[in-house]
Amino acid sequence: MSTEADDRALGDALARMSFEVMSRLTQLAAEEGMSLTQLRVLGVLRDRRPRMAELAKGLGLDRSSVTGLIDRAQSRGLVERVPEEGDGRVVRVALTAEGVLAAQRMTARMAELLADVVAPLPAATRASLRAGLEQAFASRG
Amino acid sequence: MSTEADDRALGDALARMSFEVMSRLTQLAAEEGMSLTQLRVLGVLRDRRPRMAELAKGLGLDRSSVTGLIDRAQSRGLVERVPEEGDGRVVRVALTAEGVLAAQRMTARMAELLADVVAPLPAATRASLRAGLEQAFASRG
DNA sequence: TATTGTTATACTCTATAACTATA
DNA sequence: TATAGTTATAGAGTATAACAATA
Repeated sequence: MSTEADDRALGDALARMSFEVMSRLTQLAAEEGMSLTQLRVLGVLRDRRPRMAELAKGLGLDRSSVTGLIDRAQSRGLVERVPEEGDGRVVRVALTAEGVLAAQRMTARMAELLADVVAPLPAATRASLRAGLEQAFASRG
Repeated sequence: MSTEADDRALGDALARMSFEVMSRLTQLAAEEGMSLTQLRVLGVLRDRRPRMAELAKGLGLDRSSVTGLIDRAQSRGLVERVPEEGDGRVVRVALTAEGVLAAQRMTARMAELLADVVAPLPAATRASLRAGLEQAFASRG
């Protein structure tokens, strides 16, 4: 039986966990002199090469915000702007070689940090947590 | 058996979920013309009346950042600064009557929004997810 | 001297509105 | 005209360093 109190307890637990995870990710990004948003950009670009507008949508930001974001990432040599052939208005964003390395580094560290977050749990609980999360967030990236 | 691949899958699922939750909470805060950080402040103050330094530590921010944060919340009439008797250096932060109402409003909406996030899951999965999260994040606030 | 909080400063992130170039 | 991206501008959030008041 699912009561309102249960729902609230679940919501509170979700919120607490999310703040903890965000805190870890922010810290990880900071270690590379980066913001959480820059970390997200690297994550998105690992396996995509989106237009500016697509990137903005994926991050839930205005296009104008992404302009500055990519300006700064580009200054650091992490990404490049690639003009689209066939439509002179379009700009695609891609990781540079250096950006690929940074993304790999962050991905590895991220797995560590987040595994650490749930390490105190017994293995069985970790397994059911993973199963639950994967069902709920499989393809919403 | 817990493998590295399992850990990574769990980490990825955690990160995806956290971004989804943060996105919802940011949206909720925005509906009240507030930032995610202001929402967190309200959440902390629901049942506490911390010193500036304690609040900073709880939020993981520098004291100087919290000065501006509380300045803005105070301008909106949500919080007040209360001088500490016995130690003229200390300032405590407390919700105003209006702040209490805002916090209650947000708490209710938050439960809705986050319940909505996990609504697609079968009840049994929700229950085990909640159990796992509560074990892991019971008192880390 | 040490602690608490604020101020000064600078940078990142973000949005809105106006603009340019291309279609 | 419509679309893609940028620029101009402004405000929030954040940190570091220096400061004032109090202990």
